[in-house]
Amino acid sequence: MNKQDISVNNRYVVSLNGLVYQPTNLIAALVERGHRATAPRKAIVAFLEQANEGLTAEAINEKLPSVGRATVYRTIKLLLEVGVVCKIPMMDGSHLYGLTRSVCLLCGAMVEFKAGTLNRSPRAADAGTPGQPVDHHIELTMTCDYCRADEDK
Amino acid sequence: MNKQDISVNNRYVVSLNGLVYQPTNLIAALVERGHRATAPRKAIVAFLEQANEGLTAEAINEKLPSVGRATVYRTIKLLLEVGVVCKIPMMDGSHLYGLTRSVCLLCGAMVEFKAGTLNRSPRAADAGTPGQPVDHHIELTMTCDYCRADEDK
DNA sequence: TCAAATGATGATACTCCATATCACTAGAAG
DNA sequence: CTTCTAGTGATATGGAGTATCATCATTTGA
Ligand SMILES: [Mn+2]
Ligand SMILES: [Mn+2]
Ligand SMILES: [Zn+2]
Ligand SMILES: [Zn+2]
Repeated sequence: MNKQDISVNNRYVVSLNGLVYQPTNLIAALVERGHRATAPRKAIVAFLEQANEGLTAEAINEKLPSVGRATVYRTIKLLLEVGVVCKIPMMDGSHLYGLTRSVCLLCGAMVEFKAGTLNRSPRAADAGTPGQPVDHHIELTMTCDYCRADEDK
Repeated sequence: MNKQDISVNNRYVVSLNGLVYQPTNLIAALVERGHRATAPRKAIVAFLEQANEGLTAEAINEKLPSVGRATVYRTIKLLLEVGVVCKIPMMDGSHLYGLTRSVCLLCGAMVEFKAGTLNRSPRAADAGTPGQPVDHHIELTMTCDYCRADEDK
């Protein structure tokens, strides 16, 4: 099977092959990699899942008084490493985090990003240029980590 | 005249209409807006012009011992406001700065970015997604500030 | 030409985000 | 249970960027 393109407009990710969206269990993804399903992690994941836009680490921390600051940052880093969360660097220097529900592109692709997460990236690209941005369009060609590994064999 | 697209691959910006690259005098751009052409500003601009990639503020500061830290940040901010420098937020949280030599898209477009500046933006977009990025393509549609203002009339 | 006015500079202090430390807690395994 | 260790949270620390302010430089125009 060939690699497939993912088109990203300024609102939502659009699949090119119409395959069904297949959400990922974030906590399960952690456990599968040998991490523990702790209460703070569940709280952070739950908060990210109910959000409909990217969140700053500080916003997460403030909304979860029972979870320590350090744990918020640690958990975000962990979720980034596992790949179930996206980091969006904003032009003002702040960073937003949001869910990444991904299924491989080689084995039946659909990659879906919550509104307000990856779609901020093109906005950042616009802001990095002179003049007034009118429109933008980004295409990413990707594989999942597993299939990329297969490809290397 | 219609708006025109600017295609950005992962190396260089490609103009779609073949118009000639028209560099901008950065210091002149400052003076035209009522700022002064001081020695520290000339030094920073000269350093940015001879660089062939994006630079961090700290790198600029360290390479210019005669220029104070605060002035480096102030000058960068000023160059950003004037629009002759691009800010590229990197995935690791650092920021790179590089020249933006721009000519309007409506009145005869060519926008050229130094290698290593805007072309980092698609890389950041890649890094913000799960899995392995294979390729990317970004198109920006823009106008200059002046023509955008005309459009609003 | 010279003096007043204002813009710009640089040392320093400070703020804010993120990380490192470390004693302690709680989940996993037997 | 008991043991073992990953994980937690309070705190200290680090680093990037900003605010302050006394001093300096450039402009203006008398
Ligand atoms: Mn908290
Ligand atoms: Mn310096
Ligand atoms: Zn796959
Ligand atoms: Zn124009």
